[in-house]
Amino acid sequence: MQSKREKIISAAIDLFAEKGFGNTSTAEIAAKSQVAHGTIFYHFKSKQGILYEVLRQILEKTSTAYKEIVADHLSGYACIEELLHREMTIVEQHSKEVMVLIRDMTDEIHSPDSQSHQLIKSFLEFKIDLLCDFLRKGIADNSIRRVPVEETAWFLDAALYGVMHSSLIKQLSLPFLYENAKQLCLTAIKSQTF
Amino acid sequence: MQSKREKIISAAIDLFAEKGFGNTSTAEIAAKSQVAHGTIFYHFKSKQGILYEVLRQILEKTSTAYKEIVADHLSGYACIEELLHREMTIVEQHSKEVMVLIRDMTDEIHSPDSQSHQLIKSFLEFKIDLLCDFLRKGIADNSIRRVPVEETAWFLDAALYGVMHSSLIKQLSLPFLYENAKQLCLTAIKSQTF
Amino acid sequence: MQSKREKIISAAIDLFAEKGFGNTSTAEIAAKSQVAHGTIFYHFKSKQGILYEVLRQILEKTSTAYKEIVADHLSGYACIEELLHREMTIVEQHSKEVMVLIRDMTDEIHSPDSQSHQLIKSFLEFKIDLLCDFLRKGIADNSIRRVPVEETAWFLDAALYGVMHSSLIKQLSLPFLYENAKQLCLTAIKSQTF
Amino acid sequence: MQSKREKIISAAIDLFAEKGFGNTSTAEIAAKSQVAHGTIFYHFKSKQGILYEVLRQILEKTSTAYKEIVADHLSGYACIEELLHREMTIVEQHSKEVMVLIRDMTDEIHSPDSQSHQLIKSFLEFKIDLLCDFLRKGIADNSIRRVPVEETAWFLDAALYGVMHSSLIKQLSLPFLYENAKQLCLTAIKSQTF
DNA sequence: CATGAATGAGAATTCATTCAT
DNA sequence: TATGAATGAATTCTCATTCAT
Repeated sequence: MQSKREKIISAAIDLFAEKGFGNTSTAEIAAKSQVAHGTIFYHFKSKQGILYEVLRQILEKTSTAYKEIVADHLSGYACIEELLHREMTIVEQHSKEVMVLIRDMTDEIHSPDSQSHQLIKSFLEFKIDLLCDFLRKGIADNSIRRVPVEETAWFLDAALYGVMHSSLIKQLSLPFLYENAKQLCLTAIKSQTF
Repeated sequence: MQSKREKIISAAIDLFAEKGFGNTSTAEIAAKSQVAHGTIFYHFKSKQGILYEVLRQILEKTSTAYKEIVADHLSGYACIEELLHREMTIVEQHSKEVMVLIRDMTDEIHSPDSQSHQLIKSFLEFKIDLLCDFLRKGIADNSIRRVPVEETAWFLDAALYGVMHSSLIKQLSLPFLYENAKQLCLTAIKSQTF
Repeated sequence: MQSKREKIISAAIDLFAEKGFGNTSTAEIAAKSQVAHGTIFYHFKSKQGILYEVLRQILEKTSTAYKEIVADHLSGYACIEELLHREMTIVEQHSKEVMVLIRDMTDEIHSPDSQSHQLIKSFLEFKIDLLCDFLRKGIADNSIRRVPVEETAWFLDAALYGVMHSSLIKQLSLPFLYENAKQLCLTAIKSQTF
Repeated sequence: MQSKREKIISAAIDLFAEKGFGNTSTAEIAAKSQVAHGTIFYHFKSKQGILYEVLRQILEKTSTAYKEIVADHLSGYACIEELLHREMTIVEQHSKEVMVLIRDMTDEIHSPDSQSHQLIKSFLEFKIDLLCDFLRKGIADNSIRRVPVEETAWFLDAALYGVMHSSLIKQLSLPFLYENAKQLCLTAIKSQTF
């Protein structure tokens, strides 16, 4: 049985994903999770606090998935491939949470005093660092072209963010878009002589 | 001299770009544009109406820029290159309007009864069609690899949306990111034998 | 005809005097002044803002009354007598506003970031300064005993605050208490040889 | 070791004195006294019940101190002097409790159905009666001027309430103000021929 | 004795929109 | 064409109190 706290989070994920954080009221969350309105504020100190928890959970899952990539026996290229694959898996398994992230990241990033700001910033730094590592590894082992490392890391993140956005927001089938996007990204960085 | 209507639009662009549509009040727009609060509703039938006008203007400018591409003497690849170049130019010249588009498109797309919904949908269809045309042209003239056309069109749109998002939202220098992104996208689709 | 703003202030004075600031809701003020709830926040930026305006008005009236004392032809003792007389007049004519001041000064003084804090502090300094001046004048012209000036100024303020408190809070007739209090205060400072 | 009940009272005294009854929540009291929130309502039937207990304790201590004045060998004037002295001692030793009394008496007195209403009213009657007795005694033994007894009793209570208020609220040193206030009060009532 | 999750009735405040002038 | 006072529904959040354990 789900605790009331968990029911609140579930309801919030559904509503935030569907309507966006700003267009969802705490009263709606309470109604959907079948708890009294006040109960929300017993478990979370504010509406933002719920969003924080949702983002924290999905970013943690994603971080963990990325960290499990064992780079040792893989080429840099294969590492990137694996990372993109894991990203897609997360998006498929947690599409609603990812939707929330994509819809509301923008506002959160923009207010540096928001609770979630640091959370997202840290995750992003971690991901960019990881991509840079993999790119450098690939350049060293000749599986990746001599691309400008940092700019390309940003591109990979951004391009796939864009694809997720398209897929989730415009309700296009994700695997449809993502698989091709992955191939194009990989093509863009693959070493010719490899 | 700017008319009051134009002053309202200017102020709205600034505020929507900075804080997002949902976090901007009509009272703030009135204050910033130095008109009375009521005046806004004389010129626009609702707050959404202002957003509609902002989006309409920027999307029209963009459409026009795309339509001016004279494909006749160019390879498909060069057409794509030109389109990406024009996109970057628009973003640089109208960064605030683009910011508004990026921040608030998501919500607008999601409510099919919103005024702006059809506007954005039409633009997107036009852009995707154009990209498809260019891609097919490129495949025909052997300047572009045999990529799946529609998926790749979506990818190009999405990837560059992502890059713009990164640049504008995370306040990274756009040319820094965009130029590299353009090259990577072009590399991804370029014919090998060309 | 009273403007809505004035009706709000009138209602607020009645309610704050009767139940205290903290025990009065803005909804009650709206109901009593027969305006929509939102109207309050059109005219005042917050509930505290109403209190500020009420206090500002009564403190201004009191300051003005004090400033009109023409000390030139009066002994120091007579100046004090006149000040106490004017204080009583204000309290009689504006008993509700004074009640508000007395009930809620405590909280306002205690939060230095409250709007009213500075207002009250300034008034108090002005009053204490004036009392000190009159006391010194009286000591110089031998109409007042050689009392410690500052302490006595504080005492006069505090004692009459206490009397007003008793009268207003405990609903005892003010003239009944005040006239005697004035005489006792004057006796306490009067020069014996005068 | 303090019982939980006592810890709650201690915490409440601190918080009520610092922020006032109305601005203190039961949750804060629970946190400060390190008991569970619910425990408060095991020991007290309501939030008002805590205030009642705080007031009861300080008023009982004060009553006791007053009752210990052995009037037999003292002049009426000396009795008043002794009472004022004992009052000051209480205020010095229990400044927080007195602060609570001063901050919150007003509200309690005003709601006749509040638990504390009768408590305070009784104490006040007792104190006024005692002052009247002493004043009459002093008039009889010629140590006190022929002042109107009841009005003067009210004045003595009110004046010293005012001084305590000044001292505690405005954070002026109490002995500084009180000693002078006592002398002025005594001067005001002292018989000239004594 | 003691707990702490849960409640729901309000609280202050915001805000797009209307309308008489 | 423009104004700004007025509105009232909606929103987030607080908090004393209850109750099952």
